[in-house]
Amino acid sequence: MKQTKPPRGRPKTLDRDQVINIAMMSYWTEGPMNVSLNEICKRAGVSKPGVYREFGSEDGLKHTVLSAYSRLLIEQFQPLLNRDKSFEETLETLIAIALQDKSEQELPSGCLHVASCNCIEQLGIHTAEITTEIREHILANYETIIERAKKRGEFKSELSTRLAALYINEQIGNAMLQQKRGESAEDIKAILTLSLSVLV
Amino acid sequence: MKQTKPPRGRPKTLDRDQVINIAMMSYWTEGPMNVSLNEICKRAGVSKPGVYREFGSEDGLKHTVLSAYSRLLIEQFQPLLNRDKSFEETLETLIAIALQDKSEQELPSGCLHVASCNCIEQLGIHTAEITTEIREHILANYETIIERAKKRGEFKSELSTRLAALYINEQIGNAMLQQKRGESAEDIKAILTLSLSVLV
DNA sequence: AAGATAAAATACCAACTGGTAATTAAATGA
DNA sequence: TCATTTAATTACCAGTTGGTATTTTATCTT
Repeated sequence: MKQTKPPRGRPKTLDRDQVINIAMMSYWTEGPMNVSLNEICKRAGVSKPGVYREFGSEDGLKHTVLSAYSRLLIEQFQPLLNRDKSFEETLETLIAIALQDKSEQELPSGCLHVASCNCIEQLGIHTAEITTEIREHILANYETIIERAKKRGEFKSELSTRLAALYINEQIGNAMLQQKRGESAEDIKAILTLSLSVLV
Repeated sequence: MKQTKPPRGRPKTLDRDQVINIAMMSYWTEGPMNVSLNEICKRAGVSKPGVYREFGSEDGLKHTVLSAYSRLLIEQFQPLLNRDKSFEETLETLIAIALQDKSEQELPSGCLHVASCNCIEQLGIHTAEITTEIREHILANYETIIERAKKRGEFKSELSTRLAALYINEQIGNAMLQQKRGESAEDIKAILTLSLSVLV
């Protein structure tokens, strides 16, 4: 049952996940438009036709990478959707997640998704599509949190749910850009906290 | 007195200001890292050696363009430094300037300086240097406005002047990025107004 | 052993990049 | 007139880009 009969031709040696990981780290660190496919092949020790066989095109690779990255992002949202916490606590958790020091986890600073949003016009069609999908997914998470807070009476503002979600998304996204620019962690925290304080 | 004797060699036909303008519009519209020097030469109807003679290098051209753009930016600050207006009025003027529809003036959306800040690591040394200079210049303008408000007792917050200036800069910068992304003008205005409301 | 199948590896493609060498053209001063 | 000075023009450079055609290699099926 677990034994799958070996496929017909020459067995593949290309490690798909490793290519995805190296590409993800490269795009994350240097930006999705600042690393060539040639460079990724070199870094992964893989031939270009191999990548094309596996992912179809550069656009296909970026799509796959962003899709994998999205799973990482979504994991981060789990603690936010905990129904026991107050809106204020949820915002604090969100700030903590946004500000966590990535270098301690051997991860690049900033956010690959935010970077993609900011160059979406230059991305291939598949990459651009998944980028907007991820954005809407994140916004939907924020909307859930805000709706819950409204039902509990913790959200005083007359702000529409959608606009409040957009607001949070912009502030978090801007903090990500600041991190990628290498700005001071204290400043980033102060600015993000101040901007979100308007919601409580 | 006005007649300056013609210089020695073959008279130049390259229109420096026209090249600067075409380059500025190109970088502004497509981003300072997304237009090649070859493309600018083509658009300006100018030969590449001509550009090199005039600006030294691509970095030199970008430096000159950003310097010219800075003058445009600084003009915008004039109404803000009007000493008669209250802090709240000044912020309103700032918002109005940030949100003005550039297409009505035949200008690209967004802000070339903000775009440069977001890819400063990829810029040449001269371009990067003037970008940080312009940033500090803008921050100094914000600091002046905030200091004036503090002296008048219009600025209640315990925020340090520097941090408040950074906050305004981030919010305005983010509005510029939103404009370049083509987001809805109403949303941009609502988000910017909400974020700056925390200061008054 | 002899296809058949599929992946690997190499070499290649045209288009483009920032930057220049070499030549030609247009003005000056002597 | 003729050398000097400076700019315009053309053609070129090596390096890189995304993408492929071609060939070789490794496996399975018959």
